[in-house]
Amino acid sequence: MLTKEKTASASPAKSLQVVQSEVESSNRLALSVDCVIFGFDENKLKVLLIRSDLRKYAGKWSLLGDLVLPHEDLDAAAYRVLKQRTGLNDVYLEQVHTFGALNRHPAGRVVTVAYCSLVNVQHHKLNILDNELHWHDIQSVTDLAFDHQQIFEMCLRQLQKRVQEHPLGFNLLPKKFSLRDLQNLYEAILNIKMDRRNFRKKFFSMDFLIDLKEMEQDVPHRPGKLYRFNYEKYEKKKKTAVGIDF
Amino acid sequence: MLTKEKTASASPAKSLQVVQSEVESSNRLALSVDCVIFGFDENKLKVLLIRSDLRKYAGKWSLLGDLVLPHEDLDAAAYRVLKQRTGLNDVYLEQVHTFGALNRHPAGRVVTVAYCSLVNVQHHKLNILDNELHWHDIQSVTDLAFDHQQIFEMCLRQLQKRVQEHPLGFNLLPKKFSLRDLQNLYEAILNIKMDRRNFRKKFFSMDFLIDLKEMEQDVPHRPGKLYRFNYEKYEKKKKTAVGIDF
DNA sequence: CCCCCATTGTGTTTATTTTACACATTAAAT
DNA sequence: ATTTAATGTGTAAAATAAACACAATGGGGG
Repeated sequence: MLTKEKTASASPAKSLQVVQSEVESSNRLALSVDCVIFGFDENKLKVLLIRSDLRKYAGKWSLLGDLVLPHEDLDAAAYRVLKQRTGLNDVYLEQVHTFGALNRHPAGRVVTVAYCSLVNVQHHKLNILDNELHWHDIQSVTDLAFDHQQIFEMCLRQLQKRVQEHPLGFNLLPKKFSLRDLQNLYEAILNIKMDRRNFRKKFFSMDFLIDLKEMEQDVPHRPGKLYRFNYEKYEKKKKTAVGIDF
Repeated sequence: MLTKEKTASASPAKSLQVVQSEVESSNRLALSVDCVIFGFDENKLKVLLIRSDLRKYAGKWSLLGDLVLPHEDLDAAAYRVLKQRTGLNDVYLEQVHTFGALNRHPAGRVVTVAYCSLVNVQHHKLNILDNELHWHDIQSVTDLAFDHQQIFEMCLRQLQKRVQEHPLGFNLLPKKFSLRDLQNLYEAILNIKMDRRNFRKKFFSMDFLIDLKEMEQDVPHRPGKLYRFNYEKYEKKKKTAVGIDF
């Protein structure tokens, strides 16, 4: 068993057969992780998808996932999938929800733990060698394989909520960014328009942006200042607010 | 396997042996649910715990859980545990997080899905027949068996957050309650004191409370009005607020 | 070199929400 | 009738959020 599952992780394209032998023959249970990997490029929120390797879902896109190895922590499995697919190490990763509907996988009982991940698209563009692995505009994501549409939507909603409570968004931006970049990011994630002046005021008043004394380059208009996020300062004074707000 | 797991669910006290045979012999994986069941009584927030049946954790308290059956949905398993232990059917139940540390269960690899549940203590007081099943003041909960302390704390934090965003608290109260009851509940969950007048104003302005035109009975002072929560009205105009707030 | 363009950078006013705070009212108990 | 321990109510001040307009900058084109 152990060997087979390791094989599965080494060559994900074969995972169906492994799952089948693992699960179907004996009412047994398999555990997987699926990562909803978000990126931000050309002012659009993107998600990384791979072509499904199951005949049942031929042509459909699916999330990046793999079986959890017998002696592997859940988070470690998610990090492994991420590393395999993007080459990235230090990425934001958060468990979101576990999906265990009986019929969610055609090969048998596979319970999957969904993770939401945020990566900087610039940092790993070169690692997407596989032709069947692509960034998709989130607006265009429909009809994914398995229950992945449901998983994707839950992770997106979670991201939308989280990004308003914690400064996660910076994980999607390059280290240096302009306030316009930041606003574009929020508008893309939340799918709304915001007032530029109030947005600015909001972020400056939080006092977590460090002015890098640099300017944007190669823009066909007045260049904006560049900033980086002050994680240290944020860590020191995290929110502890209480207030009822249905 | 199937038979053994069914046995486990019927007599939870034997679950260790089952898990052991299920997991230890063959690097196999077991999946369980654990419920953090909250109640509210005597103006204190309570959690329902059972004495651990494992020698390793002799004397310690643990959450209510069980293995997920082979053909059972995750939520269904959590509902089953709840029904078994409290006799209650229609209770608030929400998945919170999945815990899969390698060493979390002494018998082998047991991944557990944690659920948070809110019940009305009045409605099922009589079902706690088992002597080893008790409501504990949340302040006094320390050193639970397994990783249950960690699970409990995560569920409590989640409850504290959720209760400020959605009207979950009403699940912990009787159908008829006074505003003082409601405030006591919030103060117990959030572990803070609130201004009585502002609390009142807040809830009245939301306009989700229905005045029952009844008064408290048997209080040694001016009795307060009784209300019930208007779930229908709330459902119609749920929150869709956006706003950045680190 | 000058003008045009697109976008940045900035401040004020108004409305809304939150906080702080005090006194009259009620029913039960004595 | 008085005491007691709560309930019920309003207002002013402070903080936050929303709406809104114009000057400044650098690039591009003539």
